[in-house]
Amino acid sequence: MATRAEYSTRPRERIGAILRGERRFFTAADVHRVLQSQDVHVSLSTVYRTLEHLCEKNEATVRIEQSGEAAYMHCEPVHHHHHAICRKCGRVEDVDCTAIGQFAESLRAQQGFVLDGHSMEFFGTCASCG
Amino acid sequence: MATRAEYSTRPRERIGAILRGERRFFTAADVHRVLQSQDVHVSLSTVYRTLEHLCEKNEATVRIEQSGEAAYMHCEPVHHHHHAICRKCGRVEDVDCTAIGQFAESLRAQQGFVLDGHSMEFFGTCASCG
DNA sequence: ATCAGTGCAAACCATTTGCAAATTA
DNA sequence: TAATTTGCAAATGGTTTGCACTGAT
Repeated sequence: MATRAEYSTRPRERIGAILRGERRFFTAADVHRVLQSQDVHVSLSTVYRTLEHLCEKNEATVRIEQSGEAAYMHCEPVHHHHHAICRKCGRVEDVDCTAIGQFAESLRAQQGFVLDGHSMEFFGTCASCG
Repeated sequence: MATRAEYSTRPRERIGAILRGERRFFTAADVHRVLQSQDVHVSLSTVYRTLEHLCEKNEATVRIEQSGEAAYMHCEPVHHHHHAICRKCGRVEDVDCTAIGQFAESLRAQQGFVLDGHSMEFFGTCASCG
């Protein structure tokens, strides 16, 4: 099976650097705005394609905001975890959920519901904003 | 403060009945499709406006799907809880989370993050689909 | 020389809105 | 009749796509 070649380009380097720069979620428009402020001209389409590309390479995660907009964050391929998002600065901290196993058990015992997936997000104020 | 009057109309009755009929999430298009299958002509705009209206009256909740589409479910104004969504039939069961208090405590102790909100969703197979 | 990546403009799609006509109270 | 609700069509806004061109290997 042919694995397609990967070109290293300016837009990709720039966008990757932006995501790696801050541990928070960026919408495509956010990224585009940052690029413009750096006088780097990259089309919005390319921003979308690059963000999607990063997700496929497991270098970013998506989150759908309440508005329906997609927001991307740089993300190392670590173990299963969740995010605590600071309402003030937007910074994201990882939270693990080792307790889910027990929870799944009681859910099945009590409601007969067999858990096979979950998504959780936490909001509040991070240590440096508190 | 003037509370505006509320008219009871055919579209509203029909849409309310559809939501109350099944404990699952419906997109506006879903509702519109059901209406059509019942030979009830209601415009998509009215469907959107009515769903929004139900949310304002706290008779429905919204959920943003992965695609970014909004989906609505009939929902009684109960205490804070979460949803367990069956991947097979889409039926939704309520799950409460009394353990969040302790969790918040440990999150603050360990990471200095002060929790003031969270969202969780669970996926799996419900008892009748199992 | 190839093939991947980009820009641009147009296409898409869910959702919203303006406004005149229809309905409810 | 006065106020609300609806339908329709047009506008929005985020995201995707077709295609010719640019750039990387």
